[in-house]
Amino acid sequence: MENRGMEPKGPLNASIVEAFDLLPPQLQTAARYMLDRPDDVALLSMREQARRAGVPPATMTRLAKRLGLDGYDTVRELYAGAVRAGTLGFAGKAGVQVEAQALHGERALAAEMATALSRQIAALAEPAALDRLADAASRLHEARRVYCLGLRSCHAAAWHFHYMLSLLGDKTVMLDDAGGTGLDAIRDAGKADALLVASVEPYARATIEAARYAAERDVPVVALTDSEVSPLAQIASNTILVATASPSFFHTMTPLLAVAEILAALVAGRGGAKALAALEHTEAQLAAFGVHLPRRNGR
Amino acid sequence: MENRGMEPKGPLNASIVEAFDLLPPQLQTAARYMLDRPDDVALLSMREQARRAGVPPATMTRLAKRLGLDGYDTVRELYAGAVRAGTLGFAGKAGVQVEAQALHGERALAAEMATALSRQIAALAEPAALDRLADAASRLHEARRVYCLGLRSCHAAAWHFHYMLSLLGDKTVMLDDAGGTGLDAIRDAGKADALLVASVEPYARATIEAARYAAERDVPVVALTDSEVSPLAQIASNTILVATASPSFFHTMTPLLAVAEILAALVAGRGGAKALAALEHTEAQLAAFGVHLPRRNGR
DNA sequence: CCAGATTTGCAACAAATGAATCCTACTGAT
DNA sequence: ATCAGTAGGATTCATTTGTTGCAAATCTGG
Repeated sequence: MENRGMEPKGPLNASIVEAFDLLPPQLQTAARYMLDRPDDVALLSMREQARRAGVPPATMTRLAKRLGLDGYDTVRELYAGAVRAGTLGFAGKAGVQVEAQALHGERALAAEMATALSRQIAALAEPAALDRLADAASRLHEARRVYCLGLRSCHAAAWHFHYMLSLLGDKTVMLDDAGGTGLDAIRDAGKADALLVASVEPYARATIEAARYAAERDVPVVALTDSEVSPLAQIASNTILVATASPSFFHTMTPLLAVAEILAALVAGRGGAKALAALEHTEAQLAAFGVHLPRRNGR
Repeated sequence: MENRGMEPKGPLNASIVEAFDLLPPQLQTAARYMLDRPDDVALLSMREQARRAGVPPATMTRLAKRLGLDGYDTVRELYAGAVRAGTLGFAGKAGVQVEAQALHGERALAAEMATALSRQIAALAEPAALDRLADAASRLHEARRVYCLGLRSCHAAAWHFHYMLSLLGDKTVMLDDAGGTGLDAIRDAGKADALLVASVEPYARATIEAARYAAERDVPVVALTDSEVSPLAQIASNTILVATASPSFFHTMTPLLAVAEILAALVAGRGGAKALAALEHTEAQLAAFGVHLPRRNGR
C-alpha cells in the first residue's frame, strides 16, 4: 500500500522498466520499490526507503547512478516535482473524472464498478463497522479452532480467510464440498471453536443449514452477510455486513473479501509476535520447497 | 483538535489560523509560509523551508511547539500523510477520521486497511487502467476458451473469475493443483484460447512456469499482477496492475479480486443478451436443484 | 575448474538536519 | 527608569543524511 496504488506513475517509471532486466538482483529490488511506492520516494529519506525495501543504503545511490542521474537527491527532487504537479495523484480525481468526462460503454461500466467498490469498502471504516469487526476478531481469536465456510460466490472470501490464517498455523479448517463429502467436518466443532461463515443472497441452502447446525451446538457463529435480516444474521452471534450491489448484473464479492482480509489481519495482529514467527516459519518452509521464484531478499 | 472534513490544504490549517493572531510576528511569517505552501512542508527539509520563508531555523521548531506538537518532524509527517491521502481527495474522508478521532490499535488498523483498499480500488478508475481492463476484456471475450490460473494467495481471485463466467456457460476452465494432477489441462490450450493468470510477489514458481509454457505456445496471456516488472508482465500480452500494499503485514488481494470481477463483468457484458439468457438458465437450474433458500425469507 | 569481472555489504566520511542553549533586544507595566 | 517577561538570533550538539572506498561474495565465460 500505500499507498500506493494501482498505477503509481513515477517520473522514472519508463527508464526503470526499460533498464530493469539488465539490472542485478539487488538493484532490481530497489527499482521495484521505486516503482511500487513513488510517494515514498518523494517523502522519505533515502536511508528510510532502503530500510523498507530491505537493501543497504548504498544500493539506492547505485541505482540512481545506474539510471544516469547524479545521486539519489536528484531522484527525490524528480519525484517531489511529480507530487507537486499532481502527476503522482492516484484516484480521487477518478471519481470526479468519471462523472465529468463522458466515458462510454465498457470503460464507463468499469469505472463505475471501481468507484462503487471503492465507496463500499470505505464504508467499512465507519465506527459502527469497526466495532463489529473488532468484536468478530475477538471471537475468532479466542476460538480454539475456526471453521471457515462459504459456498459458491462466497467461496473465494471464505477460502482466502482460511488461507491467510493457515499461514500462521493450523487453527483454521476449511469446510467445502469437495469430493461430495459435504460439510461433515463441522460435526467436530464445539463450544470452544467458532464458525466463520459467509453467505449473501441468494443464500445457499447448505451454508445456512450448516450454520444453523453449528449454532444449535453452541458454536459461536461469525457471519459475513449482506443484510441485517439475512437468515445468517439471525443465527449468528456476530454479524458483519457487506455491500454486494454493483453496476453490473453480478453481485460483487469484493467488499466481502475486504472484510475477510481485515478480519484475518486483526486476528493475526492479536497473535502478536507469535503470529509473526509462525509466518516466518511458513515462509522458510515454502522457500525450502522452492514454491516461489527466488526473491533476493525479504520483507 | 478539531477537524472539519475538507480543508483545502494543510492538515494544520485550522490550528494555525486559530492561533495566528496571537502569534509573534516572526512566527506569523513562518505560519504564513506553512499555510501558503503545504507541499513544501511535506517535501522540504525544515531548514530549507526556513530559508525560503526568510526566518531562522529555530523559528520553525518554535512554531511547531507552539502548535502543541513535539517538533517539526511531527509536522512534516502530518503533511506527508496528507500528501499521500489528501491530495487525492475522495475516500480520504475516512482517512481523516482515523487521525482526527483518536482511533487506537485494532480499530485503527481496520480503518486504515479499509481506506487503503478503497483508494487502491478507486485507482482502477483511472483512464490508463480502464484501457488495460477494456483491452484485456476484449482478449478474453474473443478467446474460445479461457483458462484461469491462480495459486496460493491468488487462488481466490482466479477462482472467482472462473466462477462468475461459469454462470454464463462453460467457456472457462479452472487450472488448479487439486489431486496433484498439476496444471496439465493447460496443454489443451491453443492460439484461439486465452490464459487468465494471477500472480503477485512472491511469485509461485508453478504459476510462472505454466504461463511461460502457454505463452510459448502462442496462447494469449492476460496477466493480473503487481508490477510492470513482475515475471508475469514480461510474458503476458495483456497486463493489469493491482496494488497489494497494506497496513497489515499481509499483502492484500482485494484489488485483485476487484479486477477479476470487473473483467468478468466486462466479458459478460460483451456477451450481451445471450449472456443474460445463459445466466437465467443457470439460475433456473439451481432453483430446480433447490440449491438456494427461497427468496422471501425474513425475520 | 578457474581467472576476471561484476555485484554486494560494511564501515567510514563530510555535510546536512532538527533541536537545545545562550544571550541580546525589545516590550510594557509599574 | 526600572525591571520582569517575551522574542529573536546566533551558536552549538547529537543525529542522521547521502556518498564513497574497499574487501568479500557472487556470477560468467573459457
